[in-house]
Amino acid sequence: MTNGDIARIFERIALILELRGDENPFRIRAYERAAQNIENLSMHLSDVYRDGGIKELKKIPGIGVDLALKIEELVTTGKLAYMKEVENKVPIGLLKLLEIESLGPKKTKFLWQKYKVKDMDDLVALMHSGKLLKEKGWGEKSIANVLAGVERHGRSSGRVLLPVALETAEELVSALQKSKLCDRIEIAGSLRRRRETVGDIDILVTSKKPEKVLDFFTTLPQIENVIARGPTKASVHLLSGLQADLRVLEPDVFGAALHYFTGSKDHNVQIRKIGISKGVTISEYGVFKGTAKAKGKLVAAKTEEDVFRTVGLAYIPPELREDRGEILAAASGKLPNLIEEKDLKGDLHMHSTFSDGSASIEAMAEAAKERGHEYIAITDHASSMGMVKGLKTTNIKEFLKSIERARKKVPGIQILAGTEVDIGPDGTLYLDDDILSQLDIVVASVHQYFKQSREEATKRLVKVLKNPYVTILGHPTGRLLGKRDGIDVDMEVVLQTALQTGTWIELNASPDRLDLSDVYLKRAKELGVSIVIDSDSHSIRGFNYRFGIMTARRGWIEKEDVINALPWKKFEKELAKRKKATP
DNA sequence: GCCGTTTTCGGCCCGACTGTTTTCAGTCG
Repeated sequence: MTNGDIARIFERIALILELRGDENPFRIRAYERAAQNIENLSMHLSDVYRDGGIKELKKIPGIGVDLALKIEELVTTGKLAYMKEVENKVPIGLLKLLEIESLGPKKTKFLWQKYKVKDMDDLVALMHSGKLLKEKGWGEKSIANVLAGVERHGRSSGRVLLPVALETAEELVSALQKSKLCDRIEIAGSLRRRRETVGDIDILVTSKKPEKVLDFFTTLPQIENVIARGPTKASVHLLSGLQADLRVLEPDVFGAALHYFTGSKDHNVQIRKIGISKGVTISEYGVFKGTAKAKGKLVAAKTEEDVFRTVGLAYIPPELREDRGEILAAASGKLPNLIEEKDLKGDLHMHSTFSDGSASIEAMAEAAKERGHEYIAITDHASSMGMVKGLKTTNIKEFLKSIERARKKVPGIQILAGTEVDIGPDGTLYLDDDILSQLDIVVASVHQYFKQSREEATKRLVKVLKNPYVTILGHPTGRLLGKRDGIDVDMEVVLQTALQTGTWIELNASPDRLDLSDVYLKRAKELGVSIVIDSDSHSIRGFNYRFGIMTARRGWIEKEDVINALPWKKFEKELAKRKKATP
């Protein structure tokens, strides 16, 4: 029973309660909030419970006695009686209907109770039957919208990966820039917070000609259809399957709106609460004296800094606004100074033609030098998989000679000899210690056996970390975003072990990996585990750190936490310290 | 169902837009 499993169960309960409709809406929110907070947790709930029982569970925000007891039941029995109880009251197919655009809980409940709609097929049949037209609130357009929603639901999967969403959004921004109709253009929402996956694109602009901007936006060639269009706001479906919202704002309130629409929702709620305690109301239109009802004088709105200042907080970077402790940190002057791409001085994981890369060692070194790196490690694969060429016991001399040649041919950058060695199912490595001992950098990575139990997988990684020849644990979970879940592992144990053994943990910046993820990076930082941010480049164009840096920033990472942010001289000392620890 | 720098009870964010309807409920973010 993972945190994700438990979060999904709570989300499901929230949906069912919402469909029943006779519930206290705040109970529903409580389940949603609990689910969200559980997703943001770096510790496994089962471990929290094992070590501290109900008392520790209750320390998690959004978890009180009742939900703590439900978590206890889930981690000890794997089931939840309450879940079964509520599930029996609502047809399971109805939950899917809530995913359809324009169908919310009220309408779904009505269709279920009056017309016995239980699933998608029933829904479509009813929409086509014409029976609904006599019902209050159901006209031709409502029905057409539901049918369009069903069709859309069938062909798009909802959230898309950050790199895809960002590229699409930047295209829209660039089109708006070229129109010359806007004075200011900013991306907001989860995209600005750089979440791993993005549900839709939010763009905020200021303009002297709001009508013209909205005309321009709603007729862009990237657009499939317009969902809504008012005097200040438009929503559209893009051909790419994403939804995009554009809002035109007054320059005087741009900061308040940018803060509001950047979210996250939980962050905003917390900020608003502090506002209330200080006698101000905060909305997308600004910070006002007094309560929401008796709207008083506008005290701040122009910039986000102004908004934060009125609640006594320092400016919080968007990547941190997830209600994961950033507000407390801002109040006590303990916000991290987040890492930037320019801080990286080296890269310790990349491939050459010696294994599956497309460029020679020299070419990779030249490209890295061009990028401004002071040092790199060439870490070609060492794998038992037949089709992967690379380091073997038989060709280590040849590899070391190639590195030596490259050092002479490409001066001005330090080239380290390394490998990315496969981890066997029991934690033994594909290369023996006497081979590993001849290399400067050993990255050990999981490439096979993804379906192990958590116990097995944890034991496996602990053994790797305790191997004194391993410098770095590469892409620790092995996940491929949107394609494959990583291994199920007790990351708390892995990070604690890495701390003991001094092993560095990789944040693999490859856009389809971003592994470790933000939540675990934050935990690694808290513990004091050293992080390495690598490109895992397979070509001279592969030195892409953009999304890795975004992930690192979401994990509160500063340059002081990152080994390869050290300049060469200092890095060399750190590496020597690591080597000294080996027998 | 959670939570406490006015509270252990009484709050819990709120505005834009649509569709259908003459004043508003539902959805969405």
